[in-house]
Amino acid sequence: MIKIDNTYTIKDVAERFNLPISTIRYYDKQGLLPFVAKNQAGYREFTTADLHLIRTIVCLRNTEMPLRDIRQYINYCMAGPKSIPLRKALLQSHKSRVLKKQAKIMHDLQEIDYKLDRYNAPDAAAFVSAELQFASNEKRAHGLRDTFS
Amino acid sequence: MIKIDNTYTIKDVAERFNLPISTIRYYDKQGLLPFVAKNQAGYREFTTADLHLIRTIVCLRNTEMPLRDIRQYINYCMAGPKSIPLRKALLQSHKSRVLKKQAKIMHDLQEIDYKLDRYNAPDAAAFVSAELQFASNEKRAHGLRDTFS
DNA sequence: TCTTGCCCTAAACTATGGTTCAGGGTTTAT
DNA sequence: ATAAACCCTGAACCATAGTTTAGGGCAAGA
Repeated sequence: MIKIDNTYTIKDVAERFNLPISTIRYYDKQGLLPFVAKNQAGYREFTTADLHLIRTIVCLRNTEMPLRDIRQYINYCMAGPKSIPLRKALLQSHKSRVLKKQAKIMHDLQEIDYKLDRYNAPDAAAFVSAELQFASNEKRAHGLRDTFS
Repeated sequence: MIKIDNTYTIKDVAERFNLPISTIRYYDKQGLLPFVAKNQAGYREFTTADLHLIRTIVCLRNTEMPLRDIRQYINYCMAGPKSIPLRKALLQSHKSRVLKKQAKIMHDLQEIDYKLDRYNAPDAAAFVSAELQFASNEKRAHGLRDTFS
Protein backbone atom coordinates (compact mmCIF):
# COMPACT_ATOMS: atom_id res chain seq x y z
CA MET A 1 0.00 0.00 0.00
CA ILE A 2 1.28 3.38 -1.03
CA LYS A 3 0.96 6.38 1.24
CA ILE A 4 0.02 9.34 -0.91
CA ASP A 5 0.55 11.86 1.78
CA ASN A 6 1.92 11.73 5.21
CA THR A 7 1.58 13.61 8.43
CA TYR A 8 4.40 15.62 9.93
CA THR A 9 5.98 15.86 13.35
CA ILE A 10 6.66 19.16 15.04
CA LYS A 11 10.29 18.72 14.10
CA ASP A 12 9.42 18.30 10.43
CA VAL A 13 7.40 21.48 10.53
CA ALA A 14 10.12 23.36 12.37
CA GLU A 15 12.65 22.40 9.74
CA ARG A 16 10.35 23.09 6.85
CA PHE A 17 9.61 26.61 8.02
CA ASN A 18 12.90 27.22 9.68
CA LEU A 19 11.29 27.93 13.02
CA PRO A 20 12.38 26.74 16.46
CA ILE A 21 10.17 23.97 17.80
CA SER A 22 9.61 26.10 20.86
CA THR A 23 8.04 28.78 18.69
CA ILE A 24 5.57 26.35 17.19
CA ARG A 25 4.56 25.22 20.67
CA TYR A 26 4.30 28.84 21.72
CA TYR A 27 2.06 29.67 18.76
CA ASP A 28 -0.12 26.73 19.60
CA LYS A 29 -0.41 27.90 23.19
CA GLN A 30 -1.32 31.37 21.91
CA GLY A 31 -4.19 29.87 19.96
CA LEU A 32 -2.68 30.26 16.51
CA LEU A 33 -2.87 26.56 15.73
CA PRO A 34 -6.36 25.41 16.74
CA PHE A 35 -6.35 23.12 13.70
CA VAL A 36 -3.48 20.92 14.84
CA ALA A 37 -4.63 17.51 16.07
CA LYS A 38 -2.82 15.25 18.50
CA ASN A 39 -2.35 11.52 18.26
CA GLN A 40 -2.92 8.93 20.98
CA ALA A 41 0.42 9.71 22.56
CA GLY A 42 -0.46 13.39 22.79
CA TYR A 43 1.95 14.28 19.98
CA ARG A 44 1.01 16.98 17.52
CA GLU A 45 0.44 15.49 14.08
CA PHE A 46 0.41 17.96 11.20
CA THR A 47 -1.44 17.37 7.94
CA THR A 48 -0.72 19.06 4.61
CA ALA A 49 -3.67 21.39 5.14
CA ASP A 50 -2.08 22.34 8.46
CA LEU A 51 1.13 23.15 6.62
CA HIS A 52 -0.73 25.50 4.31
CA LEU A 53 -2.20 27.35 7.24
CA ILE A 54 1.17 27.53 8.94
CA ARG A 55 2.64 28.95 5.78
CA THR A 56 0.08 31.68 5.97
CA ILE A 57 0.85 32.30 9.62
CA VAL A 58 4.55 32.58 8.86
CA CYS A 59 3.78 34.96 6.05
CA LEU A 60 1.67 37.18 8.27
CA ARG A 61 4.27 37.00 10.98
CA ASN A 62 7.04 37.94 8.54
CA THR A 63 5.10 41.03 7.69
CA GLU A 64 4.84 41.74 11.40
CA MET A 65 1.19 41.13 12.01
CA PRO A 66 0.68 40.85 15.79
CA LEU A 67 -0.03 37.33 17.02
CA ARG A 68 -3.39 38.54 18.27
CA ASP A 69 -4.45 39.45 14.73
CA ILE A 70 -3.07 36.26 13.28
CA ARG A 71 -5.13 34.31 15.78
CA GLN A 72 -8.13 36.28 14.67
CA TYR A 73 -7.43 35.52 11.04
CA ILE A 74 -7.00 31.82 11.71
CA ASN A 75 -10.23 31.79 13.64
CA TYR A 76 -11.90 33.31 10.62
CA CYS A 77 -10.39 30.59 8.47
CA MET A 78 -11.82 27.94 10.75
CA ALA A 79 -15.23 29.57 10.59
CA GLY A 80 -15.82 28.81 6.93
CA PRO A 81 -16.80 30.95 3.96
CA LYS A 82 -19.14 33.26 5.87
CA SER A 83 -16.06 34.96 7.34
CA ILE A 84 -14.62 35.91 3.96
CA PRO A 85 -15.55 39.58 4.27
CA LEU A 86 -13.87 39.73 7.69
CA ARG A 87 -10.76 38.02 6.37
CA LYS A 88 -10.57 40.48 3.52
CA ALA A 89 -10.94 43.42 5.86
CA LEU A 90 -8.25 42.09 8.16
CA LEU A 91 -5.77 41.40 5.38
CA GLN A 92 -6.50 44.68 3.64
CA SER A 93 -5.95 46.79 6.69
CA HIS A 94 -2.83 44.85 7.49
CA LYS A 95 -1.54 45.42 4.00
CA SER A 96 -2.23 49.14 4.25
CA ARG A 97 -0.41 49.40 7.56
CA VAL A 98 2.56 47.53 6.15
CA LEU A 99 2.77 49.70 3.04
CA LYS A 100 2.48 52.86 5.06
CA LYS A 101 5.25 51.73 7.34
CA GLN A 102 7.42 50.72 4.39
CA ALA A 103 7.00 54.20 2.96
CA LYS A 104 7.93 55.84 6.23
CA ILE A 105 10.99 53.69 6.57
CA MET A 106 12.09 54.52 3.03
CA HIS A 107 11.71 58.17 3.87
CA ASP A 108 13.80 57.95 7.02
CA LEU A 109 16.32 55.88 5.17
CA GLN A 110 16.84 58.80 2.83
CA GLU A 111 17.96 60.92 5.75
CA ILE A 112 20.42 58.24 6.68
CA ASP A 113 21.63 58.18 3.11
CA TYR A 114 22.15 61.88 3.30
CA LYS A 115 24.37 61.37 6.34
CA LEU A 116 26.28 58.67 4.55
CA ASP A 117 26.88 60.99 1.63
CA ARG A 118 28.26 63.59 3.96
CA TYR A 119 30.56 61.09 5.61
CA ASN A 120 31.76 60.08 2.16
CA ALA A 121 32.49 63.63 1.06
CA PRO A 122 36.16 64.66 0.93
CA ASP A 123 35.63 67.39 3.53
CA ALA A 124 33.75 65.10 5.91
CA ALA A 125 36.28 65.41 8.72
CA ALA A 126 36.28 69.19 8.55
CA PHE A 127 32.51 69.31 8.46
CA VAL A 128 32.15 67.00 11.44
CA SER A 129 34.71 68.97 13.38
CA ALA A 130 32.91 72.22 12.67
CA GLU A 131 29.62 70.76 13.84
CA LEU A 132 31.19 69.58 17.04
CA GLN A 133 32.76 72.98 17.56
CA PHE A 134 29.43 74.67 17.05
CA ALA A 135 27.73 72.36 19.52
CA SER A 136 30.47 73.04 22.03
CA ASN A 137 30.16 76.80 21.68
CA GLU A 138 26.44 76.63 21.97
CA LYS A 139 26.63 74.82 25.28
CA ARG A 140 29.02 77.38 26.71
CA ALA A 141 26.94 80.24 25.31
CA HIS A 142 24.07 79.00 27.43
CA GLY A 143 26.14 78.47 30.55
CA LEU A 144 25.77 74.72 30.29
CA ARG A 145 28.36 72.07 30.83
CA ASP A 146 30.08 71.36 27.53
CA THR A 147 29.09 67.77 26.93
CA PHE A 148 30.94 67.83 23.61
CA SER A 149 34.69 67.68 24.18
CA MET B 1 19.52 92.13 24.29
CA ILE B 2 18.29 89.78 21.62
CA LYS B 3 18.38 86.04 22.06
CA ILE B 4 19.41 84.53 18.75
CA ASP B 5 18.62 81.04 19.80
CA ASN B 6 17.09 79.47 22.78
CA THR B 7 17.30 76.25 24.68
CA TYR B 8 14.43 73.82 24.93
CA THR B 9 12.73 71.97 27.74
CA ILE B 10 12.00 68.29 27.63
CA LYS B 11 8.40 69.16 26.87
CA ASP B 12 9.41 71.28 23.89
CA VAL B 13 11.45 68.41 22.54
CA ALA B 14 8.67 65.91 23.15
CA GLU B 15 6.24 68.05 21.21
CA ARG B 16 8.65 68.80 18.42
CA PHE B 17 9.37 65.13 17.80
CA ASN B 18 6.01 63.84 18.84
CA LEU B 19 7.51 61.59 21.49
CA PRO B 20 6.28 61.00 25.03
CA ILE B 21 8.41 62.77 27.63
CA SER B 22 8.89 59.41 29.30
CA THR B 23 10.55 58.08 26.18
CA ILE B 24 13.05 60.92 26.12
CA ARG B 25 13.92 60.25 29.75
CA TYR B 26 14.18 56.56 28.94
CA TYR B 27 16.53 57.21 26.03
CA ASP B 28 18.66 59.37 28.28
CA LYS B 29 18.83 56.61 30.86
CA GLN B 30 19.81 54.17 28.13
CA GLY B 31 22.74 56.40 27.23
CA LEU B 32 21.36 57.71 23.95
CA LEU B 33 21.54 61.34 25.05
CA PRO B 34 24.98 61.81 26.61
CA PHE B 35 25.08 65.27 25.04
CA VAL B 36 22.16 66.71 26.98
CA ALA B 37 23.23 69.09 29.75
CA LYS B 38 21.30 69.92 32.88
CA ASN B 39 20.84 73.33 34.44
CA GLN B 40 21.32 74.27 38.11
CA ALA B 41 17.92 72.88 38.99
CA GLY B 42 18.79 69.53 37.46
CA TYR B 43 16.49 70.14 34.49
CA ARG B 44 17.53 68.96 31.06
CA GLU B 45 18.22 71.90 28.79
CA PHE B 46 18.38 71.09 25.06
CA THR B 47 20.34 73.14 22.54
CA THR B 48 19.77 73.27 18.80
CA ALA B 49 22.71 70.94 18.25
CA ASP B 50 21.01 68.53 20.66
CA LEU B 51 17.88 68.73 18.54
CA HIS B 52 19.82 67.74 15.45
CA LEU B 53 21.21 64.71 17.18
CA ILE B 54 17.79 63.77 18.47
CA ARG B 55 16.44 64.05 14.98
CA THR B 56 19.02 61.53 13.92
CA ILE B 57 18.12 59.26 16.80
CA VAL B 58 14.45 59.41 15.87
CA CYS B 59 15.33 58.66 12.30
CA LEU B 60 17.38 55.62 13.26
CA ARG B 61 14.65 54.50 15.61
CA ASN B 62 12.00 54.89 12.92
CA THR B 63 14.00 52.54 10.77
CA GLU B 64 14.13 50.13 13.70
CA MET B 65 17.74 50.34 14.66
CA PRO B 66 18.11 48.77 18.13
CA LEU B 67 18.73 51.28 20.93
CA ARG B 68 22.07 49.59 21.56
CA ASP B 69 23.27 50.47 18.07
CA ILE B 70 21.92 53.98 18.27
CA ARG B 71 23.86 54.47 21.48
CA GLN B 72 26.92 53.25 19.66
CA TYR B 73 26.34 55.66 16.83
CA ILE B 74 25.86 58.60 19.16
CA ASN B 75 29.01 57.67 20.99
CA TYR B 76 30.83 57.75 17.66
CA CYS B 77 29.37 61.19 17.02
CA MET B 78 30.69 62.40 20.35
CA ALA B 79 34.12 61.02 19.55
CA GLY B 80 34.86 63.44 16.72
CA PRO B 81 35.95 62.98 13.12
CA LYS B 82 38.24 60.01 13.77
CA SER B 83 35.12 57.85 14.15
CA ILE B 84 33.80 58.65 10.69
CA PRO B 85 34.73 55.24 9.22
CA LEU B 86 32.95 53.52 12.08
CA ARG B 87 29.88 55.67 11.63
CA LYS B 88 29.81 54.87 7.95
CA ALA B 89 30.11 51.17 8.61
CA LEU B 90 27.33 51.26 11.16
CA LEU B 91 24.94 53.23 8.96
CA GLN B 92 25.78 51.18 5.90
CA SER B 93 25.14 47.86 7.54
CA HIS B 94 21.97 49.22 9.07
CA LYS B 95 20.81 50.40 5.68
CA SER B 96 21.51 47.00 4.15
CA ARG B 97 19.59 45.21 6.86
CA VAL B 98 16.66 47.55 6.41
CA LEU B 99 16.57 47.14 2.64
CA LYS B 100 16.83 43.41 2.92
CA LYS B 101 13.97 43.32 5.36
CA GLN B 102 11.89 45.63 3.18
CA ALA B 103 12.39 43.28 0.28
CA LYS B 104 11.38 40.27 2.32
CA ILE B 105 8.28 42.03 3.55
CA MET B 106 7.30 42.99 0.03
CA HIS B 107 7.69 39.39 -0.98
CA ASP B 108 5.50 38.09 1.83
CA LEU B 109 3.01 40.82 1.09
CA GLN B 110 2.61 39.37 -2.37
CA GLU B 111 1.42 36.13 -0.88
CA ILE B 112 -1.10 38.05 1.14
CA ASP B 113 -2.19 39.82 -2.00
CA TYR B 114 -2.68 36.49 -3.63
CA LYS B 115 -4.99 35.50 -0.79
CA LEU B 116 -6.87 38.75 -1.14
CA ASP B 117 -7.35 38.11 -4.83
CA ARG B 118 -8.78 34.74 -4.10
CA TYR B 119 -11.18 36.17 -1.54
CA ASN B 120 -12.25 38.70 -4.13
CA ALA B 121 -12.90 36.10 -6.80
CA PRO B 122 -16.55 35.29 -7.57
CA ASP B 123 -16.07 31.65 -6.56
CA ALA B 124 -14.32 32.52 -3.30
CA ALA B 125 -16.93 30.91 -1.08
CA ALA B 126 -16.88 27.68 -3.04
CA PHE B 127 -13.15 27.57 -3.03
CA VAL B 128 -12.89 28.19 0.70
CA SER B 129 -15.51 25.55 1.37
CA ALA B 130 -13.64 23.02 -0.74
CA GLU B 131 -10.42 23.73 1.10
CA LEU B 132 -12.10 23.22 4.41
CA GLN B 133 -13.67 20.02 3.18
CA PHE B 134 -10.30 18.76 2.05
CA ALA B 135 -8.72 19.58 5.38
CA SER B 136 -11.53 17.80 7.16
CA ASN B 137 -11.17 14.68 5.06
CA GLU B 138 -7.45 14.67 5.54
CA LYS B 139 -7.80 14.67 9.30
CA ARG B 140 -10.18 11.74 9.22
CA ALA B 141 -8.03 9.90 6.71
CA HIS B 142 -5.24 9.94 9.25
CA GLY B 143 -7.42 8.93 12.16
CA LEU B 144 -7.11 12.34 13.76
CA ARG B 145 -9.75 14.43 15.41
CA ASP B 146 -11.37 16.63 12.79
CA THR B 147 -10.40 20.06 14.03
CA PHE B 148 -12.12 21.59 11.01
CA SER B 149 -15.89 21.51 11.43
C1' DT C 1 2.43 83.65 48.69
C1' DC C 2 0.45 80.03 46.90
C1' DT C 3 -1.37 77.29 43.40
C1' DT C 4 -0.65 75.33 39.00
C1' DG C 5 2.31 73.51 35.90
C1' DC C 6 6.58 71.67 34.90
C1' DC C 7 10.79 69.16 36.10
C1' DC C 8 13.45 65.28 38.49
C1' DT C 9 14.64 60.22 39.94
C1' DA C 10 14.03 55.48 41.09
C1' DA C 11 11.51 51.66 40.82
C1' DA C 12 7.80 49.05 39.53
C1' DC C 13 4.93 47.59 35.94
C1' DT C 14 3.46 46.43 31.04
C1' DA C 15 3.37 44.31 26.46
C1' DT C 16 5.19 41.40 22.99
C1' DG C 17 7.36 37.49 21.47
C1' DG C 18 9.74 34.17 22.51
C1' DT C 19 13.36 30.55 24.97
C1' DT C 20 14.80 27.50 28.55
C1' DC C 21 14.20 24.17 32.04
C1' DA C 22 12.40 20.46 34.90
C1' DG C 23 10.10 16.40 34.93
C1' DG C 24 8.18 12.84 32.49
C1' DG C 25 6.21 9.72 28.58
C1' DT C 26 7.07 7.47 23.57
C1' DT C 27 9.40 5.49 19.61
C1' DT C 28 13.09 3.58 17.16
C1' DA C 29 17.21 1.42 16.17
C1' DT C 30 20.55 -1.80 17.97
C1' DA D 1 15.27 -4.55 26.24
C1' DT D 2 17.52 -0.58 26.43
C1' DA D 3 19.70 3.69 24.90
C1' DA D 4 19.13 7.58 21.88
C1' DA D 5 16.19 10.48 19.90
C1' DC D 6 11.63 12.62 20.13
C1' DC D 7 7.52 14.37 22.09
C1' DC D 8 4.70 16.59 25.94
C1' DT D 9 3.39 20.31 29.60
C1' DG D 10 3.89 24.00 32.81
C1' DA D 11 6.45 27.40 34.64
C1' DA D 12 10.16 30.23 34.87
C1' DC D 13 13.06 33.18 32.48
C1' DC D 14 14.68 36.63 28.90
C1' DA D 15 15.13 40.79 25.81
C1' DT D 16 13.36 44.93 24.05
C1' DA D 17 11.14 49.08 24.51
C1' DG D 18 8.75 51.56 26.89
C1' DT D 19 4.98 53.56 30.60
C1' DT D 20 3.42 54.45 35.13
C1' DT D 21 3.77 55.63 39.83
C1' DA D 22 5.48 57.57 44.05
C1' DG D 23 7.71 61.09 46.15
C1' DG D 24 9.62 65.41 45.85
C1' DG D 25 11.77 69.96 44.02
C1' DC D 26 11.42 74.41 40.97
C1' DA D 27 9.00 78.30 38.39
C1' DA D 28 5.57 81.52 36.82
C1' DG D 29 1.29 83.78 37.03
C1' DA D 30 -2.78 85.49 40.05
